[in-house]
Amino acid sequence: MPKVSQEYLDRRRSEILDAAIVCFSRDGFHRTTMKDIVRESGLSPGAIYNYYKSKEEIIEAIGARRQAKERHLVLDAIDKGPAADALQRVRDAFLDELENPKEQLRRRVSVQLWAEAQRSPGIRKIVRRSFEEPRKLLSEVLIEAQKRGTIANWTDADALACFVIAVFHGLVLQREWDSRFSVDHHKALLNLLLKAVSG
Amino acid sequence: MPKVSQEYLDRRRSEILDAAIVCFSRDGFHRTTMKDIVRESGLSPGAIYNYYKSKEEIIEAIGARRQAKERHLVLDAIDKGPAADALQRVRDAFLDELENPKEQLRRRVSVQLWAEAQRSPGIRKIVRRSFEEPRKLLSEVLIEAQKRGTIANWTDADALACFVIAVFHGLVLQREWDSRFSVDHHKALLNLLLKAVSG
Amino acid sequence: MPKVSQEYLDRRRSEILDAAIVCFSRDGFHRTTMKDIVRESGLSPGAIYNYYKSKEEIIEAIGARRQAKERHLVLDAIDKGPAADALQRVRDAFLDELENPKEQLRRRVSVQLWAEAQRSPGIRKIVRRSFEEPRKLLSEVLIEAQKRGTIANWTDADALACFVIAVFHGLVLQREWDSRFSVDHHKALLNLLLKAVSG
Amino acid sequence: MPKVSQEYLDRRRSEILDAAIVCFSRDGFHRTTMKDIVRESGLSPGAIYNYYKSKEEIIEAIGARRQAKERHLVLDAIDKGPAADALQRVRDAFLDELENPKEQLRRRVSVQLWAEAQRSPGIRKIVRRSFEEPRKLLSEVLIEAQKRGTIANWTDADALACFVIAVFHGLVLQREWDSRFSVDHHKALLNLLLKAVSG
DNA sequence: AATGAATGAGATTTCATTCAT
DNA sequence: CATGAATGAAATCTCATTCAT
Repeated sequence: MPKVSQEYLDRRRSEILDAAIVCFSRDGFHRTTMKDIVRESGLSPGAIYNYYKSKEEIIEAIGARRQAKERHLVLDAIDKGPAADALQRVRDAFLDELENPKEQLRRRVSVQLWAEAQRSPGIRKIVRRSFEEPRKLLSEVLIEAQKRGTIANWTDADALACFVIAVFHGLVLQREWDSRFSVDHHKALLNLLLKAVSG
Repeated sequence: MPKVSQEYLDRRRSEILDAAIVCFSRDGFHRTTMKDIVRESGLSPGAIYNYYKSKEEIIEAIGARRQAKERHLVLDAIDKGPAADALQRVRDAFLDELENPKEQLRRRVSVQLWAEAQRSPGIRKIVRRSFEEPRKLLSEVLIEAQKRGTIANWTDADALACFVIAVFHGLVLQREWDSRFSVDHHKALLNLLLKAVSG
Repeated sequence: MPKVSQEYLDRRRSEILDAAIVCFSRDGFHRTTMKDIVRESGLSPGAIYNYYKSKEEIIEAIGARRQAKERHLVLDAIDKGPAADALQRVRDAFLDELENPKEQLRRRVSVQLWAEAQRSPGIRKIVRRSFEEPRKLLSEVLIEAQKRGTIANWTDADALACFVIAVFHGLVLQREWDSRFSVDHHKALLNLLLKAVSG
Repeated sequence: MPKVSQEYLDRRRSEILDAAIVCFSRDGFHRTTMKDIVRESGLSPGAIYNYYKSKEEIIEAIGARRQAKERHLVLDAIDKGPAADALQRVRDAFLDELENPKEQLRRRVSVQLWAEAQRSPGIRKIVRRSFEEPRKLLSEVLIEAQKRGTIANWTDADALACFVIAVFHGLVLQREWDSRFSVDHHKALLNLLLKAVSG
């Protein structure tokens, strides 16, 4: 019964998720078999089940890791510079990340999470949080902007936050369908909108 | 049973898709078994396989029907009134349809189609068309508007069309996650944007 | 209720068997579906079931037709010339028929009948008769020859008949495996044997 | 269960084939269901599919094992005694083996393999080899006999080999149709023929 | 007699998960 | 902790046959 370090365990867990993401992004959740994940990870079935007690749990863990990451992406972007430009930084953080090849795999899995959320309460909860957290953080940024007078008081901060996220999610899909799709136009149009709502 | 009319056959095909949509929107493609569709449709397995030769083909047929429907939604909206308001009518046609309960089932299935498109070339083709056709039609509407001077010439009509669709798709997701989600805010913000790009 | 002639009915029955033979020789009994026979015959499923009440019955009918044909082949060959050469004529009738392309289809089906005979009592009965009848006829020819002194009395006529048939069946198989396989060598060796048993 | 020996795996594979042969010889390939093989083998469906990836592969494996066995039967018979009697020993090896009850099961399956060879290229290849190998080995034996002067030079060694095999295959069928069928008559007639071709 | 849509039992195969070693 | 052979429920699809028209 070789007791190993927590770090070791965490690394293993993470490796399994990485392998799973490669498989899921290639074949989807349901076409991916545990055998595929076994092959991709180089572990044995038994080993994987020592870390996650079901395939569903792996999917949920991927969702949870993703949600944590997005939270940090927003928080980091907000904290990294002057409050006046926070919104731009968040926007850029997300859009720039879309160019990252590894992120593209993960985004593919995100689209699948949207579909799975419809039938799995566990996944739904996580997907919702992935939306609600950035929504709230963006909302706060916008309210700050209103306080500073950068954005008109008559705008609904929450609605605007949702709108920005909607554009982002729509963009994720369009890049799935056409990988050459440019992010710049959406960026420009978002700018236009922000100018339109600026005091 | 002897030879029946083409109309009869078409109706059967359509009934099968309706039954499948009910199942798919409830449990997802992969959790839905052919047995579920059999039960929901009231037909026998063999009967269903006389009309569609695999579950995959049913999914594709749903996607194709949907894509045809969206095309008509856009075309009808454009043709229904003065060219000057065509864009508003298209926007309203889509957003209003979102309130339709049956449409909500179909929208759930659409989200699944986005996920399936990643692994199935057949579905990918259909999903892409569902994006490309409205994109093109909207683009033409916008170019007309530019000719009339309603929209500034410096805007990129295609990019704007994509942007509007992105907002719509994002909105579809947000309504999945919170069914009380109001469409009005996005409508207002879209209006703002259109004003910002008007000449 | 259009009463038609017996001749019409017989022709239909025969057409169905012909279509079935084409299918069976191509795909085997079990890989051939009734749908295949329907397509090949140009009839409808219902029509076919008016003439044969099961797929099994079609197989049996093919076996029965075949057995009748082989009986006639032997009888005709025996009657066609002087008794002294009857054996040669039977031998040639069978071997020459092997060159007939249509016969080749039917021979393929015969091999399948041998396999089916193992599990179906009905088919077994027919396949046995296909062996027993020529065996008996050949035996009689040989006994005649013994009476005439052409063949030694110490030979076992029945055993020799069986031997000749065994060679023929083995040859059928070898032609299946190599279509260029020549019949002549076996013919020559059979001749040698007959000479060896001649008084 | 952890890693087991190769020997263990080979034994399992062999057990599955044994169970399959029992089923196939009783009901034929197509009337035998995987469930039957499961029951007969005492394994689970999944276990069987760990060893063979389809029913067809099981059939092919049976054919391959059989072909290997026949090859050894011939080789062993040839090597077991003086070259002068090699042909007799091969003949006896095959004919004696026909009395073995287990062999009778396998022979039934062989007849089915002949039928399956018609539609399955994989099986056809194996069946052909089952004919070609003994043919070649017998041929070589006969050529040796010609060199020694035991068999006349004017005979075609290959044709004679094929002839002997044809007799054997025909005999296999006749024993299927009448289990009391005696092998001795064919043996005697073969002897006669060999004498006839002896120098 | 003919049609062909419908039936539904049943076949093959898959795959998430377990547990003896 | 790791292994990987085994499990077996369940999924998709087939196809001989029927019968209302």
